[in-house]
Amino acid sequence: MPPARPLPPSFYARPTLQVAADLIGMRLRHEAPDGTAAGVIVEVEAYIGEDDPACHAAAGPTARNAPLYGPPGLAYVYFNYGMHWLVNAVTESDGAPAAVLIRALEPVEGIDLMRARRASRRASGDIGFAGTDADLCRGPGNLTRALGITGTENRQPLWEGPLRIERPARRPSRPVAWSPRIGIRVGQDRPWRAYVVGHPAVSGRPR
DNA sequence: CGTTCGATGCACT
DNA sequence: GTGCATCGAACGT
Repeated sequence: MPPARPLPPSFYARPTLQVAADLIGMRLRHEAPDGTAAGVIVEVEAYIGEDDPACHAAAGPTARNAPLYGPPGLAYVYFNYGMHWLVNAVTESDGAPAAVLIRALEPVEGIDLMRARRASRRASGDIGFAGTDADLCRGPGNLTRALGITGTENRQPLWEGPLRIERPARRPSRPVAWSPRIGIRVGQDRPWRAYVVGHPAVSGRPR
C-alpha cells in the first residue's frame, strides 16, 4: 500500500467550495475495532453558513450543529431519518458554520468488511449484500454503514485518530461536475454538489 | 422503465 | 407534533 498523508487542519480552513472540490479524489479511512475500510471520495456537497437554508446552521447555533461553528478539520456526524449516520468535514473557521458532506466513495480497502457491514437479512433468511463493489459506499447513509462510522466519531479530528482523510500518493485527475444538492427541499438554487462524472459509485443515478 | 411510500429516532417548534 | 442533507422495497405503466 503506497504512503498516504492525512490532510492537515489548514486544508479545511479555506472557502468551503474550494475544500469540496479538493476533497474529490482524497481517501476516507476508518480504523474501527472490527477492522479497517477506506475509499476514494467521488461525491460531496457543501453546506455554507446561516444564509444557506439547507445548512444545519440556518436557524442559528443549537446543541446538534455546534461542531459546524467549531474549528475546521473536525468531523460532524449526525443521525438522520431515524436510521442513517451522515459524515461531514467542518470547514472555514471558528464562528463560520460550514461543512462538506461526504456522499459517495469508491471502495479501495476492506471491501469484504464493507460487504459484511452492508449485509442484511432477507425474508428467506439469506444473509449478504446483493450489490456490486461500487454500490457499497454509494450514498451518504450507505458509506457510513460500510465504514462503521457512527456518532462516536462526531467532533473527532480528521487528521489523526481512527477516522481520517488522506491524500493518496497517486490521485488521478478525473472530470468533476457541479449540480444542485440532493435530498433537500430548500436551497436548491445553489449548485454545491460536486461529483466525478460518470463514476458508478456516485449516488442519484440508476443502477 | 417510472413513482410512491414505509421504516425509524431525534432535534427542534 | 413535525420534518428531516436516506434507502430500498413495492407498486404502477
